[in-house]
Amino acid sequence: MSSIDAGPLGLKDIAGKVGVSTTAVSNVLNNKPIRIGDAKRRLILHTARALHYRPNLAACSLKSKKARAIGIVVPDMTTLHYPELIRRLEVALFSNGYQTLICNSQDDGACEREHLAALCSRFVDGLAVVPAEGGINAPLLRRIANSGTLVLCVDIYLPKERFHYVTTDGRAAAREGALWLVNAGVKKLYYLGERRRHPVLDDRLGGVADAARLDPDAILLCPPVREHVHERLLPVLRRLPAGSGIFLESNRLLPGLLDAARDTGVTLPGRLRVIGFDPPVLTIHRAKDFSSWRMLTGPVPVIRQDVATMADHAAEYLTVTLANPSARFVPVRVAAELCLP
Amino acid sequence: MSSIDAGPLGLKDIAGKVGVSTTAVSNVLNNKPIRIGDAKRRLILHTARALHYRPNLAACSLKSKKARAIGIVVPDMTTLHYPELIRRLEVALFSNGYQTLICNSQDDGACEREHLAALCSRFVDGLAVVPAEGGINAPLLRRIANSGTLVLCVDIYLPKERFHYVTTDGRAAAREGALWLVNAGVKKLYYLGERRRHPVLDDRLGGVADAARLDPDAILLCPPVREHVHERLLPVLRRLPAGSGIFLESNRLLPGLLDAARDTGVTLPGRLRVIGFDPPVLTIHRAKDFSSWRMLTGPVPVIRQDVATMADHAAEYLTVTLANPSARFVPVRVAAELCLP
DNA sequence: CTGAAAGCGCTAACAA
DNA sequence: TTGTTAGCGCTTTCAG
Repeated sequence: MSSIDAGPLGLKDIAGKVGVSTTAVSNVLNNKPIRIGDAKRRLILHTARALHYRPNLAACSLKSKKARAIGIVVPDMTTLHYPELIRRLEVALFSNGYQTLICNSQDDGACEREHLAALCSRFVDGLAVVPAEGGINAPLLRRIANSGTLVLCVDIYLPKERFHYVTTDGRAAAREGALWLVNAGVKKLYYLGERRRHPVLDDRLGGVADAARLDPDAILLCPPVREHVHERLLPVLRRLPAGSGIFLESNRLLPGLLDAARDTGVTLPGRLRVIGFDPPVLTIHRAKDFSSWRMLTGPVPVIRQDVATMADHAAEYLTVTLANPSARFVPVRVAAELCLP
Repeated sequence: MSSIDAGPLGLKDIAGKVGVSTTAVSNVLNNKPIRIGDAKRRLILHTARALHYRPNLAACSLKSKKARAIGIVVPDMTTLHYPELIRRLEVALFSNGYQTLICNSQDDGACEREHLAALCSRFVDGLAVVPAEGGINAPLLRRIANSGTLVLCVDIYLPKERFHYVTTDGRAAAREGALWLVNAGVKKLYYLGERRRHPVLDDRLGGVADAARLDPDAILLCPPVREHVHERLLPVLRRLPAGSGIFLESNRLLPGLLDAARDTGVTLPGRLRVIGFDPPVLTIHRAKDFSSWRMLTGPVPVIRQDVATMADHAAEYLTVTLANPSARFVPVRVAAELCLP
């Protein structure tokens, strides 16, 4: 019998039914500290519930310039650890009364700008952004922040900018990972990363360099595309010193590595120890893929970013700061987990 | 020098600058077919752009009861083919001027109700829903649809309900998959599925039964949890007839199957042919996992739902119907792709 | 052709 | 303690 929608009933419908003013109803429903007859208060609450009253959020936003909504902007919600991160954020925010507008910037500055503009049009209260192209829109984000919208950088941080951020302590994690390789007996260490750099990726590179000698010729950069990785690594794997190890900036580089391993007969982790960030994605239906995966002859440690904690921090920062703008937070670098066999 | 936000400027700011009424500006910006001096029109357009005018969507919604937003509700945006489906939907909708509110119902009716209510509060123009608990909230969805919000079922359909839907032709795909097993020489066919049934899953079961003999004792149902699957399958794999094959309702059942295979020494696809729906997720860092994966000795065909086409259909249905409510669409069952080696 | 004015549902300042 | 009222920014009649 419930009827959540039935001809969008409004504040004044309740007011009418109960016999009070809309103000009274508004005050009660928002439990403002305004004294009102306890009987009436109860009655209002009751009828509102019975009628399944739902405030018209458009009207609320118009009046208050707050939308009870948060925009999330990521390059691609299907990659890396983003799906899990976003899901946790959504759940946490919703339980705090915020709805979530999720946007894919495709890691493209112009696209990100459009999304940001649209979100501002909607008066989102806050933004959780993984800035595209390593922060190309920082000036815009700064303006948005100045205009009163809370801006939080997630996953990535922008040095020299004053945005609050929640990220992984990538340097420490990379150091730990590299150390693991060294302790496993690796003498010659390679680093495979993306060509396009930004601080978070440089942290990883830096962390590895902290822990082990990294010859300049052992730093291999290329676009994170399977074929490119494959090609890039072939010559390296062909003349692989004994006791080699490779650090993957992200495990989305793994398929290409395995392709090259297949073509050169290098088994992992037997002949080449390996460790990398983020959940690897393996498909099992293509014979070609399969023959690559077969080069994996044992478990491979993975550096798993702690998305749960990151999402918690992000949600807490947003909700608490929005409720109480004078709250102070310090940027967060969450420790990653080294998943060993 | 752009300033997308600077003290939310409004229609009247432009009107003031140009020296016309807000009406004129509004009409021009929405290119209403209202005749207006061509010089003024140009000037208005120009200043609006120069000032980076953005309409206040809250005000628009309030007036029009339309939000230029679509709600997407899925059980869990990280599982199965949902990440890709949602991403494509988001991209397609945004390019049509709609923003996207993504919600995780956690496959829980009460949670879904909350999300739906919140979305309605916001006057979303349409909903793309993967109904939780197999459609427990159908009555609510019906009411929402009656109240004028476009409701589309995605992935799942609800028989007896009149919602438009976009789904996979699961019956045909399952039939094809089962046929493939039969042609590969499978004599004894097993079906492994979830305990909780709904039409989409029953279609898959039906499709398999269409193509091959499926003894009642060969239909294995259990919760889609790795440990349960493991346990459920142990006795079966222990006494596995020669020429066996197993159809997985979803490849998220695969890890459990492989665990059981490891414990019983059954190799796949050597001793047990296998095929299943949806992208499998394999982790590689746990020794335990790894020993399970090692039971996979060759590529395994996968039934890949065509999320691109589904998303296209869904986005088209929503945008076209919203633009032109008299448009007529027929529910869609998209063919899945059998990914063979 | 163009502009003034009403009002969407809600909140907050002000009267009573 | 309560009710009346004036907008929030926009669209949309309806006069001019």
